[in-house]
Amino acid sequence: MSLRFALLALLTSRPMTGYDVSKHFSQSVAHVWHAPDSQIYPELNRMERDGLLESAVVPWGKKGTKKEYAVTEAGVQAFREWMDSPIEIRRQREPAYLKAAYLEWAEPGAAHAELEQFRDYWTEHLAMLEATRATLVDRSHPTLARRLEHYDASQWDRIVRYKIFAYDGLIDQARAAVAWAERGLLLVDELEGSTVES
Amino acid sequence: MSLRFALLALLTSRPMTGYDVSKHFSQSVAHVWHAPDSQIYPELNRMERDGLLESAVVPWGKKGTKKEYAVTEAGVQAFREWMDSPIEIRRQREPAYLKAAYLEWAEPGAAHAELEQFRDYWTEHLAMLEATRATLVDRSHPTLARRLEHYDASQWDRIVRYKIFAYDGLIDQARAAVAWAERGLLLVDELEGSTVES
DNA sequence: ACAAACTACCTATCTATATAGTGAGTGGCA
DNA sequence: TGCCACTCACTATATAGATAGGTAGTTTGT
Repeated sequence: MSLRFALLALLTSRPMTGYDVSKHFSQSVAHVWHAPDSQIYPELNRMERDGLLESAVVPWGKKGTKKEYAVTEAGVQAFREWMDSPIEIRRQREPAYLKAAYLEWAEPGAAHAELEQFRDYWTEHLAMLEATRATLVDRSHPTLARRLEHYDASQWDRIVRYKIFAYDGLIDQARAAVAWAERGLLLVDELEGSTVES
Repeated sequence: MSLRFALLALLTSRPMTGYDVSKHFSQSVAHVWHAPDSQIYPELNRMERDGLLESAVVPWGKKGTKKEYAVTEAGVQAFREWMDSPIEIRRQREPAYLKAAYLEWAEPGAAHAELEQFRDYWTEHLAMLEATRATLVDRSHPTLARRLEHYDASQWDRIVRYKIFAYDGLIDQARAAVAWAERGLLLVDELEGSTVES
């Protein structure tokens, strides 16, 4: 059910078309909640049906039209209620850690390659998170900038610091993942090193 | 698809009935891959159908019977292949971080309560992971003990160290989560503290 | 004038996961 | 003898999510 609230969160910054949502999503909310557009469009429809959003048909070019969604008062209300409700705890479900626990079954070369791939993914992801964090700190992040327009300047610091706090958590996790993978590579080298040579 | 491999991983330690699997699962593999029994039973059936497991009907009491599953050669093969294939990367999907990013929408009291709940969950989870890690270190973990029986003593250290490595990763993540929640509580106090008093 | 790339908005299908409930047999103990 | 907790093995239903494809209009570059 969090997708619905991720979309509400994004749409509180400004009204958007489904296409805008799916584009902006990947640069902001998707860092905490990923979703493909095939999930976004139907969910926007359902949210409109449920009264959380209202849409306006906007002309686009000569013949084309597009549908712009805006959060309704009921939508704001639902978002606030969700914000005040207890966090759902996610069950652990991590293929990488599952594999790590049974690495004695892997070919030494494969184990090494997998840990490298994992480390590289998280290194890249970490760089992206840090870059995004920087755009929050200097307030150049486009969605954030639009969001702040609705608020009094006295509130800006508060809003920005919560966003940075969220990214700090993600960055910590990414750093932990990279460090773990690196320790894993050393471990594989130590335990399988001689096997590789033989 | 990882559930299938989590089950194979568990069943390589010894043959088990579906009930055994669902019990032992929660004390070992579930730390890296959670699944309820309503997913386990049907998956065991499908795995038997696909030739990864074979079952023997074992008498139980006077009239009762139970079905014991053992990994087949094809099952071992499939597990090895999975171990040597690239890790699937999980998309970020964390309600806690999603909420954290929009904490300006929450009631100060609610924000505080949610972070406390999150911290407490992870503190408890961390304690459980550390306790489990200790049973791996001293090799008293029942599933591990059964698993080691299939191997030459020269292999034991290697097998145990991979398991510990996996738990170390989980422990790092749990510690990062606790530390992050604690920083969040300080942040909420700082930013909303005056609002609470007024 | 035409192609390519982009905007816009989906649909279809399959599998995974969550949540809840069912029902029969067993072993112990009061 | 009756009850209860536990063992065993599911089923049923609904939603979430992954993956792939489709169609029509628009803008931009050559």
